[in-house]
Amino acid sequence: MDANQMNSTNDTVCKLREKLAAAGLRPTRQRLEIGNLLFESGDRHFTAEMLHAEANRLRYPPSLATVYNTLHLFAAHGLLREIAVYGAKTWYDTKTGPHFHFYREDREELFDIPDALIPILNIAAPEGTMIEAIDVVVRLRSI
Amino acid sequence: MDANQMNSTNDTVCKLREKLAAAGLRPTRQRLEIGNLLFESGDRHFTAEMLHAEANRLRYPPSLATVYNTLHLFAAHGLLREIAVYGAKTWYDTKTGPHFHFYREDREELFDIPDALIPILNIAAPEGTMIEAIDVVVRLRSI
DNA sequence: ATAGCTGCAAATGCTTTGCAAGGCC
DNA sequence: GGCCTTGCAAAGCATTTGCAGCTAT
Repeated sequence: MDANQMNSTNDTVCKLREKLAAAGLRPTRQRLEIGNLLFESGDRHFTAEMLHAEANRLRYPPSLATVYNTLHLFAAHGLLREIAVYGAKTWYDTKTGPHFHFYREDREELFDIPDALIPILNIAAPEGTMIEAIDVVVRLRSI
Repeated sequence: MDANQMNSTNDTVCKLREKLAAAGLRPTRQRLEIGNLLFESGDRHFTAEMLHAEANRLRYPPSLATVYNTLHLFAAHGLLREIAVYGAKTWYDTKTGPHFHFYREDREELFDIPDALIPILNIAAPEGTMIEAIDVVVRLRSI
């Protein structure tokens, strides 16, 4: 294990390497570092800017272009999910399965709606189309 | 009726003037023209760019800045609804009540989901917050 | 060896803003 | 008259891209 992986367990790194391999992605230093940040703890919700800020604390931080690149790649290969919210920024979620989100506008926080609260959305796609995804964002404000 | 209102009925213009007045907005030439474009036919879904292109066919087209300005104003006063979709552009809808949307990615088209297809979303807001709005976008792709 | 990655900086695309001139009450 | 609006052009911000040099297989 080299210096770049000092703060992750061997186990975590191995799983991540498998994850990348399964997706057909080369295990570059930058992807491993970003992957470690993203997947070492539970579900995370973040923007490119937030991830880049976090990555800048690493010894050899990946560039902003690489952060965007990696996020797109991870999303395209099912390791992450993109979420459209009001405002300019794109959000990402490490939980990829179907679920909905709360967005707290005053704090700019995005978080999952617990499964228990989710009714089944049973919507039929129009002729000639199929449903790619269902995006539900419940916007909240403080009382 | 002056030259700026040639292609709208007197009736339509009067209603629009009332609408603006009710919202506390001055009935400027640009707002009346934009309002006519938006409300003369049924429900419409559009982006700022689309509206600006359409407005450019008028004799004295409002500037792009005014188009954005007016859209924000109308949205803030409940005459329009903003919709967040993937991609950089903000969409607007002349139907302001609660309803959901289909977004056809390959054609970049946004349209309403018929009310009949909509199940009730009965989601409780977390402590200390209230629900501002529920945004549902079902993304479609061609088969 | 070679196809794929990365970093930098410049470019892009949508949206916002500063400010001077014009319009509505 | 005085405040609100508009138009223009410049700025802003998140994101993308071109390209030369590096890296994984």
